[in-house]
Amino acid sequence: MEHNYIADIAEFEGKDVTFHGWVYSKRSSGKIWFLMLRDGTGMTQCVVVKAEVPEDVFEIEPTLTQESSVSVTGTVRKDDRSVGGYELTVKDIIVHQVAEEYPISPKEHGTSFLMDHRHLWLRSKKQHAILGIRNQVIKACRDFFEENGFTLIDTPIFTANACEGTSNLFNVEYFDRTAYLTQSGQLYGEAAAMAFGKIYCFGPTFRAEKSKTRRHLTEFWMIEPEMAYCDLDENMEWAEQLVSFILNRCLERCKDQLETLDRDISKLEAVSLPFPRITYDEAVNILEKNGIDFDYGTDFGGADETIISEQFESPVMIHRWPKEAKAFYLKRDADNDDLALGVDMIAPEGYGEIIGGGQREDDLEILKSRIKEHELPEEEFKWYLDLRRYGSVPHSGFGLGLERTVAWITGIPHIRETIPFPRTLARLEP
RNA sequence: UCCGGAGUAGCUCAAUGGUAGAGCGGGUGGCUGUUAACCACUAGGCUGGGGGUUCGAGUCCCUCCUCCGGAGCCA
Repeated sequence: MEHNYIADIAEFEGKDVTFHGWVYSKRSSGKIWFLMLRDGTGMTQCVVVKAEVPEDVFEIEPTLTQESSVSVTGTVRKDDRSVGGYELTVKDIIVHQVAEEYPISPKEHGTSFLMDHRHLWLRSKKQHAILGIRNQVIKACRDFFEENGFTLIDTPIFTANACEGTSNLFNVEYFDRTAYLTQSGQLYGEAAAMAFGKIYCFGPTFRAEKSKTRRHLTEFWMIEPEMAYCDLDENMEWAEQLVSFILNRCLERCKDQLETLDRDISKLEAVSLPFPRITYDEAVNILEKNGIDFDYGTDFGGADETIISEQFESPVMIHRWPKEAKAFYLKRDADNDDLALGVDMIAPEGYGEIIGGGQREDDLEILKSRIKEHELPEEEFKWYLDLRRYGSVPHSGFGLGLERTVAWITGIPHIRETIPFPRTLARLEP
């Protein structure tokens, strides 16, 4: 089968071409009808004129339904009346299948209905644009790490231990014992960093949190770099470089998609390096200045993050957190043992936390006592503690939430549209 | 788990306690430049389930279910 794509339509001006696709919509007007053809790479209008095609081709119109699969042959012509500037004067149409009545009409639908039809909703313009941007964000991450000497290390999905407590874990039967679905590749990433220096992992992670908000999924993807001989400040540099790289890539390569989504690009273009860095204490001050009665020592809520992010045009990094608010494996600040060397990056415009990370505790005895304090089973962290026995070094890393990053760049309010098939508290299908 | 909101035609929504309606989508017909086309006609309903109040319930009360938004937790 010959393959030509609508995305390349300009190359075919004046020539005959066949596009294989689906009927997005059609309009009929007696002696002429129009077919909007979608082929996955783009859309173009096909014009069928009664006087210019065989009778049987013209007569196809009433039999076609939305999303019927067709191959359309015709001559590509420049025409300002057509969306995209080009259109196809039809010579022949081959119908592969006449679609049954398509549930998604061009008019409005509720999200619940659309999510029930997610397998079809993917064909819609906006969803197509969002997932196209997701693809570019992933590619940007891989390119960034590749260009900077990082090695991709795949970490396991089945794990025996929890890195941040067991309450949020999905457990699965694993022969005669229980395994958990990973909630982070970090601990394995630390092991790999000691082997390769700079690594990253990229994969799905699972959290059994009963969260019902626009920022949560039970299955989401994380990009987690881990660097040996790296302190908190360098860690923050890597984080801002990565996010800046991703953003610029999207601004360069996803103009069409951002336009389809009506994204206000000026807000994205306003982002500049270096990103602001504030301590946890400074963030609390911002909240208090804005009249929030904040409970010192706790993590920020969604509304708090929005207020903090509104103070800046670029993503803001909050570092040096009260130790109670952060995980056991974070190193403490040498100047204040009550502070953990963690960092969160908050996206602008209220999109919330997109990065969490920090410098890891590299001392064996301190780490052992932390595991004890947190009442975690030391036996399961035996291999992790080995990393502090055999050539321990200062090291840091972070996790970038892919879906939240895509939500911010696309300007989509709900994270569930940034992944092809979202898994939430109430949704396991389709 | 808690707090709010919503379940009516395929979809999005109307309907003082008094005959269940519109737009879109579907069907039929018309139209040679339409862009969510337009015009005419047409089919389509166990008002989420169960119980109650009432002469009479989509509407009021109780209960269950489902979904949406938020909180907590987090990326």
